[in-house]
Amino acid sequence: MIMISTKGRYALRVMVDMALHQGETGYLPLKDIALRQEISEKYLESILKGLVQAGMLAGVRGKGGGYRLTRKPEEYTIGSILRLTEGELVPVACLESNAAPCPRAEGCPTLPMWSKLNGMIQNFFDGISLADLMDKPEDEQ
Amino acid sequence: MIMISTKGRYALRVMVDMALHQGETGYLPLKDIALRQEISEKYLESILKGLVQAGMLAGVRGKGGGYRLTRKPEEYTIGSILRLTEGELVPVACLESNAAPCPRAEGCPTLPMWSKLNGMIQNFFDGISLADLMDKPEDEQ
DNA sequence: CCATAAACCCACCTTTTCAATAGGTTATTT
DNA sequence: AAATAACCTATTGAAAAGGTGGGTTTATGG
Repeated sequence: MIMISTKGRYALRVMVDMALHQGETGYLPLKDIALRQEISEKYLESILKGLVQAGMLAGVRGKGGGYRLTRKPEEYTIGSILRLTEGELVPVACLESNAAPCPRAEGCPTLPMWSKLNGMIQNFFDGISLADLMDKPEDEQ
Repeated sequence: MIMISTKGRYALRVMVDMALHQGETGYLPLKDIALRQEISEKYLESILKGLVQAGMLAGVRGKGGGYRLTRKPEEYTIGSILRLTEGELVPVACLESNAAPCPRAEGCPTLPMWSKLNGMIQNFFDGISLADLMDKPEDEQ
């Protein structure tokens, strides 16, 4: 069982990277980020695309262009980033919002467990901000 | 993101089913379970195979045969069942026991978060027993 | 002792998702 | 005009999910 794919993991790493390096220059070219994070430029491009479309990043073309965060790091939750790249962060198909209503739902012995786990996961990811990941990892989190 | 596949969900439902129906007869034929749980016999067979090989179920062939739990429901954790059908219950590839050591691990801004989530997931699944899922779901859990 | 019931075993298949690559177009700056 | 860099669309290869088919072995009951 692996729940978070490379796409989501890369997205988080890249967002942290951008948060740490912004301010140095106005916009951060994809090329630089890809180099630092050792992700292929093409793959990274496909990841950033979704983040731009959702308004989490701003992209500017041409010389001197690149990408930039549109908010302060404290204002991004990990959940909001992961939901863009991974889709809904639910542990089982039955809990997806577009799921066909399950005829077994009432009386299903496992559903309450899945719901509880789902709550834990949502709280976990929505309780962490990008800023929380920027601190050097000597201490907890 | 869906972390638990049908295989794992079916395995749990079937284990609960068997726990609830054992005692009535000595062994429960796969056919009956498949019928009650509306799972194809063939697919169910492939799920039970692993559980038998791991010693969680005993199978007896021939007329009057079928499957039976080898322990009391309180003695199965949900984690132990899911690990058989789903593999390791880790949220990211980096945490798998056979993962190549990541050169970025030290200093990775996201790793502590993944580790914490992993701990939560293990505790969650290992803290619930099959018996816990047998109670009718009016009340909590 | 034979028909039946049942688990067991092995191979295959289809669809979807993951992870990425390729190649081109548009906008901006110097 | 040249260089830079985002943007866009399509394709691909590998793996996993979800399942099916057909046959073999073992036990029981008539």
